[in-house]
Amino acid sequence: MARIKPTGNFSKQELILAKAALLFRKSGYTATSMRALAEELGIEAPSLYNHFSSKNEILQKICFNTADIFNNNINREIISKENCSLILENLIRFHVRKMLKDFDFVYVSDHEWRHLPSQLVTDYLNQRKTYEDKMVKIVEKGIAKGEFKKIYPYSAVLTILSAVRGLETWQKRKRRIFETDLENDIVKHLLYGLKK
Amino acid sequence: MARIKPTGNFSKQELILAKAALLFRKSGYTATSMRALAEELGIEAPSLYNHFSSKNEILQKICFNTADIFNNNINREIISKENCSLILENLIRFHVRKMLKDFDFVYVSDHEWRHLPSQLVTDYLNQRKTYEDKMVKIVEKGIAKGEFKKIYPYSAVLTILSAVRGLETWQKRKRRIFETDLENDIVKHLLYGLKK
DNA sequence: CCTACCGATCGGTAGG
DNA sequence: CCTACCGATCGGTAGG
Repeated sequence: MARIKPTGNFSKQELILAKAALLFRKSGYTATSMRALAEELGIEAPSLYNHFSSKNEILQKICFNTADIFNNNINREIISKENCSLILENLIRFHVRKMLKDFDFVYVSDHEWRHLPSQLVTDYLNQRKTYEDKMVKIVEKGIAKGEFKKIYPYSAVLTILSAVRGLETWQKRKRRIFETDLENDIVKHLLYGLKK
Repeated sequence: MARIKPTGNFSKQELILAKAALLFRKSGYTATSMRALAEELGIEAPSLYNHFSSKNEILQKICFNTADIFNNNINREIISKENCSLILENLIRFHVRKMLKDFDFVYVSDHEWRHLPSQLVTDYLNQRKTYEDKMVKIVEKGIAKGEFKKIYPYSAVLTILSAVRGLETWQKRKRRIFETDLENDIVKHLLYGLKK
């Protein structure tokens, strides 16, 4: 007989990951104790070890699951063979939406990777570098085809990634503007600039 | 007789703050112990309490000193009564330079304020909001005067602040491009856009 | 999933 | 600026 999951939609592991991401974002990985995480879930701390072998394994799942999502997306875009402007626009939109939708996971991935074991830090940073390099190639191609201004491609990638990743500083007050307006404005700003 | 400071240029307090900022950035506030900080400075942990009354006071100094520097700068710019484009350009350049020059302090201020006591968190976030509001007014004025495109002023401020604050993700590999080229490219990108 | 518990490490103090 | 030390809290285990 098929097991029915406790909440219908989320496994216990996913529930733990979501709550851990929230606490890690709010207090940081180190300052979040297994006891505090357990309390939020209504269980005792040692029970967590039935789902994860260590506190660090929870962090690893958060970081690498999130990285996978971004990596898969950019690979899909590259395969699409669209023109460079559209690919870049799609990437920006994906970043903005993902940040607004899964803020805790993206924030923790962006900042708490420092607490991964050093071997995994290397692995994680290599993945990010590969992602950046793919974006650099897209910008280079766009410049060569005359779609983009002449600019150091690396500068452009850095500005774009900084802008979309830095959205975290604002997320909590997001009610000052509709999310779709914000997304459109960011695309417009990064592609066409602010000056008239 | 005038006391000669140990290093000629930096007081012991400043030395401790610089090393603390470095460690807080690399490992986070919570994961940095007073013992580890003391060891880096070649003293024993209890000796730190001759210079600061608590670990948290060190964090407070880092966060509020850095905030003061940015606040003073934007106030100077507003008083200058320059046109909005130039003010915005100057603010962007200041952020980029400060981030590259005092990376540890800016990074810690941007992320570890979560560990301030709750009253100071409120104070700190209010200062940041005031800073944002000043920038929003500059953009609004620029739109009214026809210097800038029609855009939600708040979106533009958010994109700009995100872009310059997010530079932290990149700083350590800064050798891939000259700092002045990067600064100029960011200004160009944020003001004139990427599309040709 | 729980109770009971361990060794390690933490921020900070006493006293000089 | 040091030695000696404290109470609290941590991640994790044993055993059920």
